[in-house]
Amino acid sequence: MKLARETLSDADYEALANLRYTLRRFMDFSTSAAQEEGLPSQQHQALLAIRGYRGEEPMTIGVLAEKLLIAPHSTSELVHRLVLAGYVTRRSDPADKRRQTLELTDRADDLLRRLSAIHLTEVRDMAPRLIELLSDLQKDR
Amino acid sequence: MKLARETLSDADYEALANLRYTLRRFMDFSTSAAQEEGLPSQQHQALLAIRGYRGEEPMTIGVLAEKLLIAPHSTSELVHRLVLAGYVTRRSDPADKRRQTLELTDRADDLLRRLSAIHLTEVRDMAPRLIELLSDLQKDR
DNA sequence: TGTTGATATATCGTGACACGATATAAATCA
DNA sequence: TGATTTATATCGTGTCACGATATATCAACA
Repeated sequence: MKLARETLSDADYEALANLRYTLRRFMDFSTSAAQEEGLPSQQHQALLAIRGYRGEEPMTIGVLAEKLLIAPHSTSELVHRLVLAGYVTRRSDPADKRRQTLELTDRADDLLRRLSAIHLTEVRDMAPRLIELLSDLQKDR
Repeated sequence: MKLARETLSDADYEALANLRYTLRRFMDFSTSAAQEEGLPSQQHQALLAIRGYRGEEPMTIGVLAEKLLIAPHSTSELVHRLVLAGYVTRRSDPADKRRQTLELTDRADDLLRRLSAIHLTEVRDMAPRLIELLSDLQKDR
């Protein structure tokens, strides 16, 4: 079993704080970009999770909950908001009527394409800095 | 000026979704760890930002706001909760009485040491996977 | 020096979102 | 078939950030 050191250096705290700061800047960029399109950040992440999903099973509330790491009943509420906003269609799965299969609307697809394009650019911009921070944290000082 | 491609491949969406999923898992780990200590995640991040700060200026509400990427008045509320919980002391800066200088209490320092130790372990565990995802996204396909 | 504008922080009302507790319907199993 | 599990939904609650606004202090300058 791997033991955590008892003492942490100032540099350790600084490195962790810098990592968080970098992650926050990305999240802040992302949230702002989505807000400019009138889309709350969680709804954006839900759309991306649906669009980027490559599983065997159909995309359902339960699968989405796993991807978003939130409870199924919270996902149900989130999907409800997405359906109201016209971004997702929800249909009872004939193979298992308890399940609701989810699909993006054309409008959501357009919106997500725009957002994903600028996100790709931003990620590529941020990646080198983030990789360096992570590499530094790998070292045991 | 750099143009975003008009079309995005399924693989692009998948890569972005996977990146988000990895980041969410880290945030979920972090939030859970803090919650187990009875500390809301934002308060944890505030403590880390204060502890990891290496600036010339003293740590104040305004500086903390910059680090957390939230508005100063939101930071004021957050610090208020931290003071109530006994994690931070707030003092009027003699050099500029508008400013409030912030310091961690011993209790916060202990708590943050425990949390940071397990975070270091978790970051080191997550880093290789994250670096790979980021490297993949660097490629223009 | 007194006035004016900028800066730093605080307060209050509002909205998004996740959760716990609970409910219902459908599937599965004994 | 009855009991249990699974999938989703609903309702009330708490956290947290924000916009609008307020107050105190500092800075610039006529």
